[in-house]
Amino acid sequence: MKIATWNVNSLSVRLPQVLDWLAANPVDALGLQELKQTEDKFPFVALQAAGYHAVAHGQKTYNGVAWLTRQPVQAVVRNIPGLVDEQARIIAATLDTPTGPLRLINGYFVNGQAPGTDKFAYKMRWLEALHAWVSAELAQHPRLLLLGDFNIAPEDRDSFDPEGLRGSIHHTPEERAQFQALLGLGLHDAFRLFEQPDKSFSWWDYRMLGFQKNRGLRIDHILVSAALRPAVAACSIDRTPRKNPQPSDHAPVVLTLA
DNA sequence: ATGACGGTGTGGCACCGA
Repeated sequence: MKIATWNVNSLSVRLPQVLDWLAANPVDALGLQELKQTEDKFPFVALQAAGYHAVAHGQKTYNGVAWLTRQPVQAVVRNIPGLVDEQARIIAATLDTPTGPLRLINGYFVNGQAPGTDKFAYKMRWLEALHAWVSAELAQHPRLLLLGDFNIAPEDRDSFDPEGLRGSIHHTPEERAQFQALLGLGLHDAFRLFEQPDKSFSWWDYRMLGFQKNRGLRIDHILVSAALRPAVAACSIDRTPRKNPQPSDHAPVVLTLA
């Protein structure tokens, strides 16, 4: 079983690349972020023709998340229950598998702009609400994945310039503490369960030849619960779509479960 | 310190992303 996450930076623009990628990488579930479209624009028909069911939580211009799955999902939740949030950043669903149900939580975490701003305060509130909710979800669904664009580089090795960017957005101690708090719930960063190349990143700035120079960040993550950890067989970042013409600035991250 | 690149909206650019 394969499960992936990809921030596509506008599904309207990236749909052909998503379809191409799925044809080459027929994963069982793909969590998308930054749809930048409302649900009425969502390409349900094209995805169905490609063999995928879809559930989406859309928003005009900004944000928006979706699950694409080979089999239909149940118990869909949009956004964090109890959190008043204008922005479409969470979609959760349950996928039945031969080895039992999987609770799949897909998030487009808040960017946060810079420490000290209102957006950073929103990011912290959002992360605290997420932590409380995921804790409750884990109690109900021990086989759980939390994946998506976290907008957090958890450690220095997840940044192309950890010294120069120390304390700046995606690198602050506050964000990293929230990431550790999620691990404290018993979740594991699937990518780090394996030996990985140095300077492994999932996002590169469009500007200044960021990808060509591998000036990137690892901010897209797949966390797995303790119950799933023994089943994790592989986790990798697929840089190939970033080489396409008109790419997303993010690359997919792919998890293999035995 | 700033802008660089790309997407969106209803624009003549601004805003946002990371």
